[in-house]
Amino acid sequence: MTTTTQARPRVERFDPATYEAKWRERWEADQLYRARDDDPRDKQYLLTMYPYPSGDLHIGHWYAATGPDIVARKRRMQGDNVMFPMGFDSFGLPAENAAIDRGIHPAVWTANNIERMRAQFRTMGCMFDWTREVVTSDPSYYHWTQWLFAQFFKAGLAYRAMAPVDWCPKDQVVLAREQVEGVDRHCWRCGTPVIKRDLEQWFFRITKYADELLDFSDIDWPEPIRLMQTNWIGRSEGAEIDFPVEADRVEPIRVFTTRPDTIFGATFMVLAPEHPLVDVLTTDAQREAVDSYVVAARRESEIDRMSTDRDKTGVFIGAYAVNPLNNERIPIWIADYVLPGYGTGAIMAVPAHDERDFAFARTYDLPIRYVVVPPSGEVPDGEAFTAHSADEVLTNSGEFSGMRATDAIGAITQQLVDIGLGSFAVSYRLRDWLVSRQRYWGAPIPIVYCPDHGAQLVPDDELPVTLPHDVDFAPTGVSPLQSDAEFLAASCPVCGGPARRETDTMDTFVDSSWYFLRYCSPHDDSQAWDPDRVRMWMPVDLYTGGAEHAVLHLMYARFFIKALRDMGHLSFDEPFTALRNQGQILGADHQRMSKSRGNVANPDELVERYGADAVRCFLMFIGPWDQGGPWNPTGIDGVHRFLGRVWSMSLPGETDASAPVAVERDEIERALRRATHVTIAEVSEDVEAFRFNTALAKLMELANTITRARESGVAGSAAFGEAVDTLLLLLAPMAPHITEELWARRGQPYSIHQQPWPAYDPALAVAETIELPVQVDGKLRDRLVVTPDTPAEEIERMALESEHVQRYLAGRQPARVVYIAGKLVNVVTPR
RNA sequence: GGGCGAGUGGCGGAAUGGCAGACGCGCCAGCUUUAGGAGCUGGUGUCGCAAGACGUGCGAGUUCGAGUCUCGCCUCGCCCACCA
Repeated sequence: MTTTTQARPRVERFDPATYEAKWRERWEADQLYRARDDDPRDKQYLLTMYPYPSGDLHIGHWYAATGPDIVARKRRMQGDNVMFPMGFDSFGLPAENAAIDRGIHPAVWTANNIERMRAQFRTMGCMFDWTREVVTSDPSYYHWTQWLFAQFFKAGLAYRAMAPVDWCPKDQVVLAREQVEGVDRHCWRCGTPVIKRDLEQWFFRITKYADELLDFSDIDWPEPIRLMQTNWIGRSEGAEIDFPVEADRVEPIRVFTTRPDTIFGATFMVLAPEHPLVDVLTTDAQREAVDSYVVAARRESEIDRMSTDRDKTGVFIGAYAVNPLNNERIPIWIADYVLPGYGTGAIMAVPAHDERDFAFARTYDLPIRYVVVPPSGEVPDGEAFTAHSADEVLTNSGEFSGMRATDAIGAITQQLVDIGLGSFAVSYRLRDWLVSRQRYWGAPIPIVYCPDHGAQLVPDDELPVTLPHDVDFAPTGVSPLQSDAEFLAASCPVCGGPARRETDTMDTFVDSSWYFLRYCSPHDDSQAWDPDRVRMWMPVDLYTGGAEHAVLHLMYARFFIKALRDMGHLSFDEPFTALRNQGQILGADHQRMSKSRGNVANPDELVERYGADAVRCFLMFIGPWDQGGPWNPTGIDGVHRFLGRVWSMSLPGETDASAPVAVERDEIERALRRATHVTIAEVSEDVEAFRFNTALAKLMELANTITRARESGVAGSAAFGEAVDTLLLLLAPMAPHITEELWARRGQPYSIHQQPWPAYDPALAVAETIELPVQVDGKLRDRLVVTPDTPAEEIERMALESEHVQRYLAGRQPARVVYIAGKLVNVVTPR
């Protein structure tokens, strides 16, 4: 068989299957990405949020991990000692549900999933240091989660309290406030509306750190996350004021208000139905009405209680309080719009200046009195307003009338302080963190209850309190551990007598509040972390993950670090110096990916067809990393073709299409070198800024330039070699396999990932000529090609001589000529 | 109801106040291939034969010049939601 002469000798087509797995095995065997504790170079701790081992790695995991992997790889090439670990957040409900639904033990289900996901993770070609892997459900890990609980307990930061808790009737579990979502207050996991239950629960005292958690001055975090945490903490400054009541031997009602300046406008008081004084103060005549209202309020679902658009309801309890500043007698009501958990659970109602109080007053025909004059100067009649500006002036307010409202806040509060009936106060929306879970698959809380000595910590040398293997997983509303007699039996550390073991386990967010510390010394069996290693690696230099953790994990982790610092265990203030959030990859239907919707995209098929590099690059190319978007794989052919071009231009074998004369050749090489260095600068900047899409676009441009140069016959030149080598080095973090393969084939030393990041030479990036747009009245009319050092007068002269410009000037003199050096010329016509 | 963010070709998207649509997808034409696929080259905002005109959700404004800044609307997304 003969063939006609081909224009280009065939080079081997690129086939990722032939080299991707090979290089991953080599890197692993060489421990190329292992972070060394004894490395003297600058450390960089890069971290991406560890996944829950649900069983399958989907496209979102690839998207989330590839971004930070690129940055980690680049910083590594820049000479830093980079740690980029991975692990599994392996306690939690789905494992237990699997046990209930399918009879698989949570430990088995979890271990199988981890094994599968670990294998899937490896196909991504990320530079994870697997020698540091952390699995939170492993006793070697939760041993130290329990030890941390003990530290918090000893420091007075863990306490037990009876509390009305949010309860998911489907999952049969207590939920933290952060796990209740939406207007209908549903369970974050299964969507079932929650109900209230009273239970004895363990709490972490996060509110102690409310103020410090509001301070983000030393960390580089996205503005939206800082805002969400700030709003969640919800700091309000105001006053607590005591309103004496008309009853013997009853303490005054203490209210919290942010508007003490409006106290002369208080025409009634409202207590939360749960307020302890309700029972004491209610008169016999009102007793029946009050009791039935209280019962109804307590039985009411949160949906009704929290809804803002429903009509206000309440009941007069028959008692009266006294306004401490004007001695007015004002009626006391109860209403469910006053919440027991915020402030003092009681308010002074100022219907003229608070919309809610106004609505209530209208419903029950209570008096409305205006005491703050708005900037307009007109006191409205019968209509509420709440505006609060520096222009407002008080009226109907005794000695404070005429004072500016902003000044009156301080003055009135001070007066109340002086007479012993008030104080400056701050209130927070933030509540303490409820960590108890009535579940099996979590870290057991290391507490035993002694009839004589109460709640006692399990001594450190008896940790870990391990989960028993054989238990009954039927969802009964109590922890499966409660039916395990052997687990329950304990002895009191104080008296040695029989004691009952705590059967609640910890919220999995406790596990994830310190896993980044464990990565520093994951195999240390004698302590939670090695202080020297933590001193070396922490804090995390760059943390990446989903913005959905804004008020959950990301706030708890900050709290943990601050608390442990105050206990003397750590010497820094914040766990994560810089934070970046990736966007979410949605299903093709623009909905959040979930198994129940059946819109989960699995990358395996694409990886098999195009290789891991193409999938990585495509994910980074579809748009800004922090934006995400619906999944649509149709564009992957573009990056696949790009990688194919990189492949063929990097290998010898193709002949020059045409040989330019020497002068042109020189020019082409200079242009190629210029393009190379411009690309170095741009890609370096883009990667640090997480703009992987534009970084890739610029690499594609360089590849296109190289292709054109080759067709011009400069393939053998030094400039050409430099351009190709640079392209491979800049691309290596995004496409680690193909670049390694080509680097080797080009005879360069192993490994491309150990080469220094290309150095940018600004002198080589300077353009010889520039093209200046010429506008007339801001509209493009012509272009000038000039050298960068052409004087301004010369450029203006050339612009005015342009026939296109002349046409629009139509013989007139220009009103002015704007020349922005190196940018453009704008000829302004007379008006 | 409050807060934050976003609206740019058929699609994903690019653009320190300075050439709108980089880079890709798709589409069209050509080359190559027994064919299909893959690959390669060129074209591709809209209207128009063309010259040209018009174009970044809508309406004003600032400016020599606005996708970008200001004000007012509309739409979508996320977070919070009776927090006194």
